[in-house]
Amino acid sequence: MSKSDPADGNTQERIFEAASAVFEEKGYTGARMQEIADRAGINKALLHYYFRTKEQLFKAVFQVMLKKMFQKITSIFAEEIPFKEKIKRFLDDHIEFLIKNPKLPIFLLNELSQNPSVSEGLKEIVNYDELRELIYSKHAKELKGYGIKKSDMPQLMVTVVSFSIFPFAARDMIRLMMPEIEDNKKFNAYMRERKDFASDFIFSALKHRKK
Amino acid sequence: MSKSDPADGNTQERIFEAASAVFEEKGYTGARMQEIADRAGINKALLHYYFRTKEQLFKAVFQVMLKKMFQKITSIFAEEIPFKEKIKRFLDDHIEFLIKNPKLPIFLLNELSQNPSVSEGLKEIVNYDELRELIYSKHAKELKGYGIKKSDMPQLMVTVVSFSIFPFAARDMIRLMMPEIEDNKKFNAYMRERKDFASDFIFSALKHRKK
DNA sequence: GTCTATAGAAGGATAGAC
DNA sequence: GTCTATCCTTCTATAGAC
Repeated sequence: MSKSDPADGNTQERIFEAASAVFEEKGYTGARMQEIADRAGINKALLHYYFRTKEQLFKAVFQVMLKKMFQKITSIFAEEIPFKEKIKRFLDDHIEFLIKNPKLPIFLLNELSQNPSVSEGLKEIVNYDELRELIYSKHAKELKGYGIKKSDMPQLMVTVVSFSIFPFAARDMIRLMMPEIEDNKKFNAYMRERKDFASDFIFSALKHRKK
Repeated sequence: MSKSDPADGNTQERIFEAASAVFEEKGYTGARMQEIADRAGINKALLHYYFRTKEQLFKAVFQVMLKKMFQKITSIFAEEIPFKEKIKRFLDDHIEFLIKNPKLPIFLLNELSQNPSVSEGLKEIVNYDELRELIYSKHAKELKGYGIKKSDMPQLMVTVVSFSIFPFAARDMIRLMMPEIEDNKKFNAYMRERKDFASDFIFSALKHRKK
């Protein structure tokens, strides 16, 4: 029993967790250091002791969130499995991940658009050039069969990730409009249904679209 | 010449325009009354004279933005043209609209998720139940041919709008990752290319997907 | 490392003159 | 209607005791 209680963790971790929750919920400008301190069960002064400023605390949190979001996306595409398997695995894994982190997409997208200083981290996390080449060269034959040229990759990649990310980013718009999937339980079922819907949709389109 | 100069408009209009720009750029919590006053060429006191509080000014602005965004979406689907034409017209009109208002999607989605008090307006602007029934009954035959049941409508509708909205909502993520479409000129060309890409993608998928 | 107390600045809102 | 001056609250950040 030499370790501290893992249920609450050490102070720095508790601050980090609290900050993650508050920033994700309120955004950078909406977040309050007082609320973070309260949730971490400490006082404001201690926040500044561990992370000198709000900005620094935010950057630390944001980097970790970016990693959480993108490592999942990119790691799958580096595996040695058929293209169709990759898409299916991506949709499955990513949608399950987002069901556990539903507010992450809108938070990341919004802060990226508002907080330019936070952008730097992304290129270190995702090497897009490498990723695109990896996908395109590993599945050159299949993609050519679909009539996908290298210059079409951005259209295809944005389309695929939009299937999982967009409904979460637009969660509240959807909630307000569609009574069928108002509550979270129904929405999660809708998203699980969407795994197959998206996979069928994508591959039917690829096989038969105009070229 | 009894009217005031339309170039700058009256004070209330100038405030409204300035507020729209600042809120759209910074979000509710990030926006500053001082900045709005500066852009409108007046002082803070006058803001409060016309719109009592920041909250009220924001609500007024937000309602108008919601309308701008959704009237375009919904009006097309009420027209008396074939289903395929509707999708094409929607993609064309909406993407052109978003090229002129690129920051609107992330702003609306973020505020809807953060500012619950602002949600009320949406149901008055978009009557989803009516819209879904309209689409489904007007094109029952065609949709049945595609194997789209009434319960599939949410999947289909979210998919269609994601083609236009998502790339704008994720604009900065895309900018940071994809050097091919880093600058706005290239991105706009990419989005115009996307009109046909999306249309082909959607109808190939509908015609051939598993049912 | 952790706390209390408070400095110092910024922001929303109002009073009152013109 | 419009302005200047100012109030009051909130927020980030720090000083200093323990």
